[in-house]
Amino acid sequence: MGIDALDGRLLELLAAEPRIGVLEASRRLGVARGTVQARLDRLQNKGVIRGFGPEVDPAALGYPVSAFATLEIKQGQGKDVREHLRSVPEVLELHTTTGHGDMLCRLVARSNADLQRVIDRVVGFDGIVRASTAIVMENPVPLRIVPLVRQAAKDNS
Amino acid sequence: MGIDALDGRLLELLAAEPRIGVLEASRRLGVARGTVQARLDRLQNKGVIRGFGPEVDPAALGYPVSAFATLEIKQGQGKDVREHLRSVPEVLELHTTTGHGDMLCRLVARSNADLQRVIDRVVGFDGIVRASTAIVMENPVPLRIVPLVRQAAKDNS
DNA sequence: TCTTGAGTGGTCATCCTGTACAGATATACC
DNA sequence: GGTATATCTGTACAGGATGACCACTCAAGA
Repeated sequence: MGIDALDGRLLELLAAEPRIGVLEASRRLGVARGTVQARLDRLQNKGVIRGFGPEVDPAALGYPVSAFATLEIKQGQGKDVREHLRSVPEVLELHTTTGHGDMLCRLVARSNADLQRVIDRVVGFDGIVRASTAIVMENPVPLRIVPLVRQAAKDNS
Repeated sequence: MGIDALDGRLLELLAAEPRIGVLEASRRLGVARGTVQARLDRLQNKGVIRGFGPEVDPAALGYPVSAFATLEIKQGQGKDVREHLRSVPEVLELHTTTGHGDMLCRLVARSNADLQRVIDRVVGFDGIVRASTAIVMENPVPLRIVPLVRQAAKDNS
């Protein structure tokens, strides 16, 4: 069900050097090319690998300010609020969480001043009772997956 | 400084179908192959595209439970806490935010019971004063970048 | 006007991809 | 032990993509 050691090494390798092809990967891992190909297909079919989309840096797009907003939603308004937030480009992701109709969303903005505009747009919607925003100052651990992959591979060995 | 309409369309195309090559992309966009190649190089050099690493789904690795933890840090312990959290595989990302020595981190776990173990490990560290955890129930807007790319391309046109 | 940067369309040799197949190996089950 | 299933290996092939060039055109700015 999970992944084995070879899957783990393959994922690590792809994370470190995404541009290498199947052939080069097979050389690095010391297995046949067909094996790498089969593993990759399987990992994608099982959903472990969602895809290889480009990782875009919002800062480089002109949105260097990042923030998290906790939203309190009026009962029964969840669906409308979701639609509303989906329509805001600066909302990069949205989660519903435990708590009294709470949601957590990640925002970006062009500047601190611009963040105010974004927040106004986000909370300027009827179903949102309250919002509290935390501006991101540092990102000591950027989104990562390799340590978890290592752990998962170890557990399944 | 930013990106133009062609960059935007290229990013959209890559996000939608990451596996297509430079040649196919040039066909879809109706430009010469060399143009796509040059744009891609430029986007990567400018840092707009960080890379093409595999997007791994923690749930498919056996970690279906996701949560956000807000941590309050003892003054002056920031560095140690960062190191501590970096050593926990289940910590997928970590941000320092505005607030009284606050941090926000994203966790995953194998189950709700396992989440307790992860939280214990996360907060079982001297520099952490308090922690409040919100378990993710739904993810109405998964991490996305296309709407922001569209916005950025429109602003620079 | 001159210069510069960018896009175009073309060519080249090299390399990689997807696919297929037969044989070897391993594992679990009866 | 015998057997079925799955996986890995090595190999082969045709088609296509890649990176690197080049000369030419075009538009914008100095």
